[in-house]
Amino acid sequence: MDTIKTEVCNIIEGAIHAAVAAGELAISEVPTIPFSPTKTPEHGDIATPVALGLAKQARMAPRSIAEIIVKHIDSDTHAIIHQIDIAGPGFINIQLSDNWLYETLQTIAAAQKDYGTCDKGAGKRVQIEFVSANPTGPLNIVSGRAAAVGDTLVNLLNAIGYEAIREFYVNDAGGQVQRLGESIDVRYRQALGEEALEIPEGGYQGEYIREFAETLVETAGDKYLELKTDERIARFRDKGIAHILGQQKASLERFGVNFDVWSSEKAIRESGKPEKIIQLFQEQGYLYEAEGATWFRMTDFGDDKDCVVIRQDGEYTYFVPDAAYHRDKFDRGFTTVIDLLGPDHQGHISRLKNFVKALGLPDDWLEISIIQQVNLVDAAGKREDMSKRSGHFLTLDNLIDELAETVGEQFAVDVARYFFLMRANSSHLDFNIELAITHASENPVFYIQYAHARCCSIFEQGSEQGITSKPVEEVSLKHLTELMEHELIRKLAEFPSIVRLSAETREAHRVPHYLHELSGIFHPYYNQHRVLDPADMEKTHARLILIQSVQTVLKNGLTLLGISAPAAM
RNA sequence: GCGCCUAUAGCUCAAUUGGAUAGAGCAACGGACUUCUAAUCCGUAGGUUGCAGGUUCGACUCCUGCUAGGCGUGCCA
Repeated sequence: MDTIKTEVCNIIEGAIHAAVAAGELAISEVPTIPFSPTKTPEHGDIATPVALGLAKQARMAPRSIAEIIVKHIDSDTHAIIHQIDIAGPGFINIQLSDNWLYETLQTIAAAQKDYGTCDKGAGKRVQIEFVSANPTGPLNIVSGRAAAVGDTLVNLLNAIGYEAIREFYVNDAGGQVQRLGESIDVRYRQALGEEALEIPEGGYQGEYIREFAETLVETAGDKYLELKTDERIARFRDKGIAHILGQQKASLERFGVNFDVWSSEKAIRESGKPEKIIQLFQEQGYLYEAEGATWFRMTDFGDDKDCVVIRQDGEYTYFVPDAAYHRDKFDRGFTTVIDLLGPDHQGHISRLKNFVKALGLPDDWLEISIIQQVNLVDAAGKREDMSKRSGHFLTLDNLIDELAETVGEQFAVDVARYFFLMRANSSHLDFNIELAITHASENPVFYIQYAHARCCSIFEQGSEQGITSKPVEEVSLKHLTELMEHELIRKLAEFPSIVRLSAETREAHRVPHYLHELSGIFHPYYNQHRVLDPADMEKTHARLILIQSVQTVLKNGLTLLGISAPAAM
């Protein structure tokens, strides 16, 4: 499709130049040729509103501009163009010759699992950091959303030639994990019979803390009471981090997400890099002392407030290791780094970007996307707050467990992934667990998977009848004459640009929507037209090529999403 | 107060980044299994795109001002 577009671009540009040369069009500059979507077959295969855009400059009605442009296109000399029409206010609709459709099928047959990929990002290394949940509790569905999106974005970037990796930043240092240690300590001592203890302010109330503390008692009894309180809490903190991190990893693996790199905040803090950052900021005059703390001149970077980098108690605020961590990412040689953050990190964006700027790194090197929140809602549609500290939340594992009861383990992962992936990153989504479970079997992912299974089934059925598909070179594709067949091929041809657009805009949801649309053309076709027809083997073979192409694209698309493409359902 | 996100069919969401008649899925109603899988298909119904202006050939999309919800906003991450 892309090569076709550039070819058509050239033809139209040529026509505009010719029109200008002939004195029929008074414009000073030929714009880049835009393309608009062709929603109905009447719009042809490719459409451009270029004449509409030229109206002002040329001081002419868009429709007559379109007429002039079309007049200068000699369709006889351009084999790919079958017919050109002018429609509506001045759209130029181009119908391509059928050859183009056949070439699309040949391309897919040749590329197979590589159809949809390109080498646009060749030589560029990208890191996507996502999830990065505190190791203070199980992953909730918000992390699940981030995991699905981040994982798919990495797939998409790799598909268009980038060398992209998944990275998880473990916040295993600082106040949050300290609270974790304290919370475990309270539960531990309670398990040993101490009363009148309470989870400290900002501590973790979740049941999983109690359970973990009880396993500590089971394995070691009251041994830890021999330690001094500080030491015991530190020990519990480290044990708790290891335990919870292990659970998080297991949940992610179950969800089909495998991180390439796990980075530790603690390791960053102990590497001496934060000190270097402070030193650098100091030298550049970005720091000053006030109220017993050290401040960074964020206002120099346009922010309305300065911010503390070293607290009164001498500890770094999280900005410092975070800045050091991003410096470290840069040193590791990534061309681009993408952070997927939750909406609660909104205030973090401009600061982090400013720190990166203060470190002298390129402006566009760090990209930050917010994956919006997932709200739990009850049957009445009322929001329920989720909070790790209060212990009230829906875990990713719970979600998959519940879904698995209705649709089985593999499909549970598919359903959950699809559910998160089909939404734009910016959409705030309300999640009703009851509804999600009762409607699990109605998840649109099945519509797509079923289309794939049907394709497989045709080949299955074919081989039972002794019909095996021929290589595309030996098949006369001219037999694909149905309108729906052409429509299907046009859709298949869109796939590579969907992949590219999705990757470049970091919006994974286009892929699920595309696959759903493709399936939405396939199913009616399947219902109305028989593929296997022993009475007409020429047509049968042509249709098998088409079915194979549909199968390939569905499979490739689902693979990008980390969703299974079953051969039977 | 300020900053960011969101508001589209009864519900959940799209709309190729300014293009043609705003589309899907659920839910509702009516139909189709002796056929390569009915997890499917065909049909009906559903809209002042939160409100008010503006920009232009053209606005769900961009600008301004409102309204509502969410998130953030100098020592949690």
